[in-house]
Amino acid sequence: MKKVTIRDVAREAGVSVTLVSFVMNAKMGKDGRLDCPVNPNTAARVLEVAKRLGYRRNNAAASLRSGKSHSVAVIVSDLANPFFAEICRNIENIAYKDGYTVIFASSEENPEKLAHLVETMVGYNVEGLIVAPCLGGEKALERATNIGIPTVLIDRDVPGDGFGRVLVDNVDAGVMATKYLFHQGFGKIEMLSYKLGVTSLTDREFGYTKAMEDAGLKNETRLHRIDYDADAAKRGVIEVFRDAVKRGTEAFILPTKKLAMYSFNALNVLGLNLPNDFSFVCFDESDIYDLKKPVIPHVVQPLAEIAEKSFNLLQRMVNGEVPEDEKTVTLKAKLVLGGRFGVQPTEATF
Amino acid sequence: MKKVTIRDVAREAGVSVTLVSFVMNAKMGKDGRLDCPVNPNTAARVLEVAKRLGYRRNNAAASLRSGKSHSVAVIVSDLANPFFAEICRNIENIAYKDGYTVIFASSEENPEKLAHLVETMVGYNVEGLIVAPCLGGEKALERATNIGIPTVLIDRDVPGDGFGRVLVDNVDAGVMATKYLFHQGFGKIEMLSYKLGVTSLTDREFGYTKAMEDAGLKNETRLHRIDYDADAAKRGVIEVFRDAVKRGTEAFILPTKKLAMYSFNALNVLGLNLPNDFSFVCFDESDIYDLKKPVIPHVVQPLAEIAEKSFNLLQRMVNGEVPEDEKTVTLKAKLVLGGRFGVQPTEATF
DNA sequence: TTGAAAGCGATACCAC
DNA sequence: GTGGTATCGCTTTCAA
Repeated sequence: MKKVTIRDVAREAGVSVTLVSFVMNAKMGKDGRLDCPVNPNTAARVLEVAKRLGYRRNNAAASLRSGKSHSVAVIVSDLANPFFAEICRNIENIAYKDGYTVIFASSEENPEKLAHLVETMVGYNVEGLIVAPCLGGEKALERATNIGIPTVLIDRDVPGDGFGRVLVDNVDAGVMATKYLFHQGFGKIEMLSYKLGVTSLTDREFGYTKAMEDAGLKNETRLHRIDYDADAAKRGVIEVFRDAVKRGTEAFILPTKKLAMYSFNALNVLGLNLPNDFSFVCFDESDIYDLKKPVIPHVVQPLAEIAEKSFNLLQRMVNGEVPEDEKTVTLKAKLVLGGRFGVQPTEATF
Repeated sequence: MKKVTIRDVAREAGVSVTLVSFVMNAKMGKDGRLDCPVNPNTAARVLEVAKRLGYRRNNAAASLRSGKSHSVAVIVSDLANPFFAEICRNIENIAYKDGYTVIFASSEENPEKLAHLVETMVGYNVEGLIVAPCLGGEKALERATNIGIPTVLIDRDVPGDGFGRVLVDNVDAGVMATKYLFHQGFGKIEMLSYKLGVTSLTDREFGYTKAMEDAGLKNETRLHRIDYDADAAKRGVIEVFRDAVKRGTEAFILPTKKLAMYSFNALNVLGLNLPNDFSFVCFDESDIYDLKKPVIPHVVQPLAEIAEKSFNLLQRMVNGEVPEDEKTVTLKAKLVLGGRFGVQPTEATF
């Protein structure tokens, strides 16, 4: 109930506060011994007393004095988005093993909220930031860098010098989806996309058109850019599918989960079904992809790897130097296939 | 780059640190004036200087001195579980508006990790805890309460005195699902469940059996408890459906999302389909539920409300008293229906 | 309205 | 190995 301080422990153990501090911060050496300049017997006594008294370090005090907070902040656009949630969970996990605490927050795609969050996090003395920036967020992030807080960008890129980056190669993802369909024997492949101009999408589009071109299928290339607005999109997708039947289209690439949902809806409406009328390659994760066996092929990003690389990169930026040419990490997306005959779906690259 | 302290601001503005502290902590009155015992002119000058120098409060110092951290911790079993992710996002949002910082963590259903996390959070001087406890987690949570850290339980209950609780009425949810099917004209209703003995499930089971009994359908009541192991469950569910066809079953209640997934799989395998062969009432959220129009009826928990109530309850526990009889909040689940004719699905209660 | 000064609890630096 | 003590930056009496 009452708070036990380092002083109480020192008095009770008959040693100085310095000793107690040493002991409490000592890490285990590989031999199981504490690696600190303290007599093992003294250390043991201190440990015993600390435990008996129920001592717990006051991190605020430690942080104030040492200037280190042992915490990092992760700011994504939406914590509830499964994509980000999974990354967050992994980052939290890795950080936890390292004795770090993570503070999460959602910017809600709002640059002002992002700016405010950065201020808040700075106020908490976080040692670094991992951010999935929203449009127009570069100002806020530059501020963090200027203050001297290392920042790692994930998922999306914004211009700026000091940032670390862990990004996924979306051009390659687009190429991969297309090539997979070639391997299945399809040539009449189309892509649905948005009018939006975000790089993750345009990169996937570019991958698709490039792969088609390289395969000599430039004339078959059909990239449909529909409205982002949900209702308009839904209608637009239905139109595309209606025409696609007449056109003899064999396969579609659906570069976001939502586009895939609209497409399933369109199939429903038009009385079409998946293996018979078209083949799909989707993106991200959905229960629907997993429903069929084999699963509907879908491109996933390496979430655990994004988490791991971004935290590691941040750590290295925090203590000491990361050479400029190692500040950007590019990861490859994977294609999930299979899951028939009792075998789990597996990841592949093309 | 260099850190600006309250002292620097005081010196530059020609006032004492006390004044600066007052000004920096003043809240806006409703008239737009700062409500602190400081001359408005002085205050304005201080504000101006603070801004010019780029002053930011050192929260570690403030927290050390005042004993308040303006932060709470949320510990769930898995941050990436959409159910928890959504709750977390909402809590973070509410807390943020209140000037609070939230630290999230996953216990991974591991009581030891939970205990460790509680220690960590305590070390961070969090003012309170919101926890979805794992089995065997009560020890760790009692510790928090003993130390004097208010704790609110969500989603699952564990025994213990001091806790606040925000729980969902799962018996009612089971009743509601059953009654809805009555309204649709079905009487031969069965439920799939696990052998597991967690209260959220057993409560739903109880609601189902009770509703059936009350309707004089005791003889039609069929509660299938299958193995929790994924492979066994998958096979078990297929068996149930195969027999159900012979039996003339009209509807199924599927009290978890996973059971719903197994059921969809079984339909696939057996060549059955949803409106024709059976009716379903599912639980939680899935893309699959939304695919059909009208959507597959599903019972959802009021996630935003759980977030709001739990944070509010915690706040009230932190400052001052919450009468013992207000320490438990029970919320009602809702049934999601509709979504046809261009109308969005809506929530209903039965 | 304003200011001086006493800590909050740990770490870091220096002596021994 | 061990101990004394000056901070870290802020809030909070208490006086003026």
